[in-house]
Amino acid sequence: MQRTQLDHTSPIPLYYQLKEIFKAKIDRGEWSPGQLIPTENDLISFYKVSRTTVREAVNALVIEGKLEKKQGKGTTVCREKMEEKLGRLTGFAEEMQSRGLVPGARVIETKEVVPPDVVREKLLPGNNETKVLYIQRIRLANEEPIAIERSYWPLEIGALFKDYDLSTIAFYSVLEERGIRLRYADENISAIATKKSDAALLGIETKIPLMRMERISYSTQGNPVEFTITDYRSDRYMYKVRLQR
Amino acid sequence: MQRTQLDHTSPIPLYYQLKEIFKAKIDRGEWSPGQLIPTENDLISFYKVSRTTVREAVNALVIEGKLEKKQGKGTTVCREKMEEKLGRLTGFAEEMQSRGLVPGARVIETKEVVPPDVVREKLLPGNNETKVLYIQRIRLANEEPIAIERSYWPLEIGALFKDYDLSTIAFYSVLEERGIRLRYADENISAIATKKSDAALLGIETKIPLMRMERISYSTQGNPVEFTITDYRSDRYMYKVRLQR
DNA sequence: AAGTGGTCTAGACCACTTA
DNA sequence: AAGTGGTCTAGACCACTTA
Repeated sequence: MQRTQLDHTSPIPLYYQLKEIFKAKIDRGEWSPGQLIPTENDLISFYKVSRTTVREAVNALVIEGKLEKKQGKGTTVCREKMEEKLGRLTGFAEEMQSRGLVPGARVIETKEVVPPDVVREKLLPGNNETKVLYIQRIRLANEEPIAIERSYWPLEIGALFKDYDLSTIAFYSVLEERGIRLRYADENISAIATKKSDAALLGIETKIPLMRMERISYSTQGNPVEFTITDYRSDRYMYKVRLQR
Repeated sequence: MQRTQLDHTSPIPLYYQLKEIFKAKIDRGEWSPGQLIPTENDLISFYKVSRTTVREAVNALVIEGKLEKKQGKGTTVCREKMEEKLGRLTGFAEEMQSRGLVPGARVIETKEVVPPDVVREKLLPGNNETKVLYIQRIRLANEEPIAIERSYWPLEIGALFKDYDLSTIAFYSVLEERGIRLRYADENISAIATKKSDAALLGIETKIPLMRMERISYSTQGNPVEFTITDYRSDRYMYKVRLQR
């Protein structure tokens, strides 16, 4: 086919032209998934280029995950790869909904407090004596207790919540409505033994440990927005994350 | 320096040896961030290798994000990106080193097994009766037991490990040496109660729960490479991750 | 034994940057 | 004009897979 030939007069590198030709063949299905593509020697003589050029084109597609090479066997077209859903920053409600569960909350306590040192350091770097808003809730999925959530918010952030029902509020949605957009959050995850009081709140036995998630969220301006400690029952909850190499 | 010279008799490719030498120079700060490294011609005459070999080594580090090339100007060491440190796919050894600890391992058991259904489904989708390599180790940080690691590998992957000491091996480095590059891993994290036998292996009391991390890693071709369950003592280990909104 | 991709050499001409 | 990395050639020997 004329249109799949190389243009030696073009300023576009030959290996790049070749790579695009190969990619088109894959997309059109001319080279189909699982099938062996022509050998390096075939490609060299057909396109009249050197081995280096063929290998540069093929290797670029290997890095893109479209081709797979096996020494001694040959090069095959990769079977389609699974979708990549990344570890996104979401709230409890959003997460439960994505798992097909109905999220809920039962409020235990709300008050302004002088935060523990470890919280103040992260949430109010610089400031010393300021109070913060403290909210303790039981988080529910399909009416069942799943976690104990203790969150700390700078007062100017907490003020945004005062017109909302804390048993149904989705904090992150309220923040976005008010123009505070989250950029990222750092999380520390560990396991802890279950205290009798927490076991009672969750309706479990103390022999079931808790998974503790500490989260500090930052706005797009780089300011800390929230410090939250959530203790999940390990018999009902698993934390999922995808890591990139 | 003698130890940074190439071994032409080794079965390890020259470009890979060169890449490791360059990486060490970057880590030691001999080549510092923002600084130009020697030109291709300098490297060719110093190491007595061809241009192809130098370029293969340098390009591998460009892909890893450690070096940056600019036509006409030269090649520089990338300035460190803070955000890349968290949420990256790393092995235990790499992670402990980044925390300033000396990683180690004590091998408990190695054998070929028919994997549990849950492992087979993930590691060998499609296949039914195949065996896999099973390795159980105690992971150490500064000689202290930190976790129990149980890993399953397809036999063709496991075969790559047979010339290595399992008490010092860094699996991911070996895979990369053999041309298997990891793209991402899915992890499930939960808390579990500590069994007496596991408490004994780790030298802790059963009242300290374990943090369980299940990891499935995938290669750039999209094939499952590893299924590993690691149970960490919760009094010595915390899992850190950064989430993006 | 034959065929595959993996590694490596020595050399050439080019585009881009800086002096 | 001189120096940098970018592209490309022709060839060699090797390790691995399959017949």
